[in-house]
Amino acid sequence: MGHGARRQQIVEAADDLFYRQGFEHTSFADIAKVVSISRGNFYHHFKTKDDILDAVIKTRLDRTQHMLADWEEEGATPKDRIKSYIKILLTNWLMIKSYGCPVGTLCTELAKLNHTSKDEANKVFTLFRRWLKKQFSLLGHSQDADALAMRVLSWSQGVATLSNAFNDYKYVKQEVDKMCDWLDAMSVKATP
Amino acid sequence: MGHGARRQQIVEAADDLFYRQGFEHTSFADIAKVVSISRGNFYHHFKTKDDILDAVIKTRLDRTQHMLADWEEEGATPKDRIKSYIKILLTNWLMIKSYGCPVGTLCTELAKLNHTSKDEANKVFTLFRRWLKKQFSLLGHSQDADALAMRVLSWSQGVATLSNAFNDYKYVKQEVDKMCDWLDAMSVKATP
DNA sequence: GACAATCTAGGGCAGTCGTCCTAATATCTC
DNA sequence: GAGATATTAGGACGACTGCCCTAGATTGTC
Repeated sequence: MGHGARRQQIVEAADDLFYRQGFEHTSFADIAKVVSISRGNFYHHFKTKDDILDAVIKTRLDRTQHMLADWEEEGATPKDRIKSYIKILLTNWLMIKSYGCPVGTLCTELAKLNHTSKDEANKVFTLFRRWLKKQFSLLGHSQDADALAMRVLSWSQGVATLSNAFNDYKYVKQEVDKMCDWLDAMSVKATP
Repeated sequence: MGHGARRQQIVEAADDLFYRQGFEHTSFADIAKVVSISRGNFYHHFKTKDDILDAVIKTRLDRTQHMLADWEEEGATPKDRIKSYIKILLTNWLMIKSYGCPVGTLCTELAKLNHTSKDEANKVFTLFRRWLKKQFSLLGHSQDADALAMRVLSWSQGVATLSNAFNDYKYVKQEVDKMCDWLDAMSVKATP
């Protein structure tokens, strides 16, 4: 096994399990089973469980940054880019309906645990927030760009939570359409 | 101690701790400390921890039903009543910013644990949903009353989640105002 | 005051948790 | 091939978990 490959393997398994089962409910034994190593072997790669969490958050931050950069490249207009974000609700529907939004649910859990890394986890939110703000600025809404970014974030968080509770795809689809319509109506105002 | 008073005392302590720390992170020892009884004494009141959870959910359902009935009585118009719901975000701001929405966070946690009682917990959402739907029907939006109820639910859930992450009262206040404005604008359309 | 029902404290149960140690194995470097 | 380094398995640790038992205290009823 190559340099740090096993470490990355552990982080990815932990990432998945933290999302699906929650951070606290996931034990070393759970991760070990997925990666097929012994429990006692963790200490060689990570000193504590919190270290694994930090590594997980770090990769999530990296992954998010890459995803946002990709959207920046792919989307022709800011509107298209914002829609890329909105549409995760549909692309990841199968996961979200069972486990909620990976960002929101981790932040909420760490907040309740009053965990040291909760601020670090919140940074994923901040990443989206800043990126959305930038897009809204480019759309001509520089004045209330941040408020609009928060609105989109909040909207998707709400839909994710209710989608998790009610397991209703049609509802999610409707909300995504509504968000896109709202976005379209807004950009018209900005470019008269 | 009167008939079932200790039991109710345990339920109330558990309710609070489940909210602030999460269900799984709360142990018998935690509850025992609050109620000032010994750990081993629980078995006399509840067979299992899940039984306590069920009792907690039950009282939450009851409390919610009473609250909705009160709003029904106090609010002169359906619009006022819906605003009663929206304004919990401000009344409970101090709790929400630290621990999120009690309904949403419990449902999310139980979903991740794939807990037997997760459907029961979701019923609290359903209670709000039906009540809001009724109010929107009375407002003259019987056709899309349920969709509007979901929208209000989702909106508040999103704001609660972000308020928990960013700890920003001004943002919550703004969103509450926007929701009220949105509500006012909507009811105008229904009563021309 | 006698008796039954209810409630209580304290501790033991087997299991799991995160952590840490040690000894053996694999891998790399020269 | 020798020696250093990296990785591994397995198990032990103390602490905690939910759960359960028992024996004593309290309360209520006649």
